[in-house]
Amino acid sequence: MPYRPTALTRKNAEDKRDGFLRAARALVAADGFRAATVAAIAARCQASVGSVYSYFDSRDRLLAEVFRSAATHEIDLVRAAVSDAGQQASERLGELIRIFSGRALQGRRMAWALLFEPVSPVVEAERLVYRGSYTDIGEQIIRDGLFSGDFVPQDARLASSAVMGAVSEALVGWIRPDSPEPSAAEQASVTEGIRAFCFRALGAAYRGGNS
Amino acid sequence: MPYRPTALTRKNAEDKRDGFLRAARALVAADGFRAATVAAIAARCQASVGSVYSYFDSRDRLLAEVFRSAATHEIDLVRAAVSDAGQQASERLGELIRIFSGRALQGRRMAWALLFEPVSPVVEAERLVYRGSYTDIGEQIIRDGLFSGDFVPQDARLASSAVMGAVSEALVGWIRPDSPEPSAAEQASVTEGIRAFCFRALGAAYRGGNS
DNA sequence: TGTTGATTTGAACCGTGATTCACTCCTTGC
DNA sequence: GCAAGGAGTGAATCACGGTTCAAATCAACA
Repeated sequence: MPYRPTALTRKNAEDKRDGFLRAARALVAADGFRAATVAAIAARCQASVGSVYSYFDSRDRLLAEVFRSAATHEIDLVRAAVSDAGQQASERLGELIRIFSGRALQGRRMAWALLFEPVSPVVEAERLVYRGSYTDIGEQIIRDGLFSGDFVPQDARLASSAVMGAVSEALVGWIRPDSPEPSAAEQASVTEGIRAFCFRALGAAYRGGNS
Repeated sequence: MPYRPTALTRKNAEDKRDGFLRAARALVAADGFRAATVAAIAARCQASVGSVYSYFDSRDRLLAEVFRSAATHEIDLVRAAVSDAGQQASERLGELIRIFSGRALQGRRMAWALLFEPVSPVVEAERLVYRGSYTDIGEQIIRDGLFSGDFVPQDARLASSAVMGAVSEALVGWIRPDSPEPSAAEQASVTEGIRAFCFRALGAAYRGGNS
């Protein structure tokens, strides 16, 4: 019985798998999912096309995994920014909008890939849960705000959807691949503008710069 | 010189061309752009695949034309509903939201195709101007409302984008191809909910059922 | 070093649907 | 009737990337 399989070849294999994921992610961040062809991913790891298939069932699954990990990271950041239960609901929703918008305007390519780029149904399924997560977070905050009287009575789910839609649509013009990079002033202005819009919509007192 | 080209063969040709457009439109309305393959379009006219190409440069251009005509029709309806300059701005924006939302919830398949279905870049370009038209109409109404004091001071362009985003996102769950058909009550509820949301966002007085 | 099986390689293959084009069928004007 | 082109036909071709797989290579053990 030569070649005992289990060794630190395990570790090697995982590293390799991870390398493909990293490579794909870099390609997506640079030029979207479209650019992450199997050939390009392999090339970036100095590996062959075929070897990708010893670690992943299909390109779709690979990309879905890339999507999930990138999306999870974004969601975690937002969740962290929003988690301080001591804060007013309006404050927390303001943070949600700021972080979401700021991250998108910073990593524009990736934001576009996660939010808008046409993708295969398998990846689209991931996007659905990703968008759903944001809406869930918003919904919970709005529910809290409704309870505390920070917000005017309304359907929390609908309001959260509308907020996410308003934010996305306000941003899409700035993160579309062929759009010019917005200046810092423009970034601040769109973020604050959309925040004010949403605060009014929820019936929250809008107290200028923060809170 | 036999066969003088110009005759009422012109008329025939235009009818045929129109037939292809009609067929494509029907296919799109039933199952989206994806379903409007050249073969399907030709079959629906009892014509051959090749004949499509004597009337159109490419499938993309044909579909772009279908998109444009369907979109123009939608835009015209909204424009008409919104054109009464005597009305309050809030009233007019309410009509915009009602017509847009009502049309989408009625012709769900077509609305999904026009708003959300992944399409080729050539068709996507049409979608860009389509969405832009709605935002333009909204912007003008908001500008009027700003001038008359109906709305709270704000960036009209940003507000209009946000309104369109809020409406779209509130609707997408209901018009996605695999979603169940909403009841009349649900339709009314989502439409009114989103209208109330937008009215508050703009700082308009919300006077319940209408106006 | 030889043996065994895990791993890698990349050219060939495949599925899909748009596009082409050599051929046939018509219509018109003489 | 018949010549000259326009129009219609649909099987063959093309484009494109994902996927496969037989052969080559490599790592571990005796």
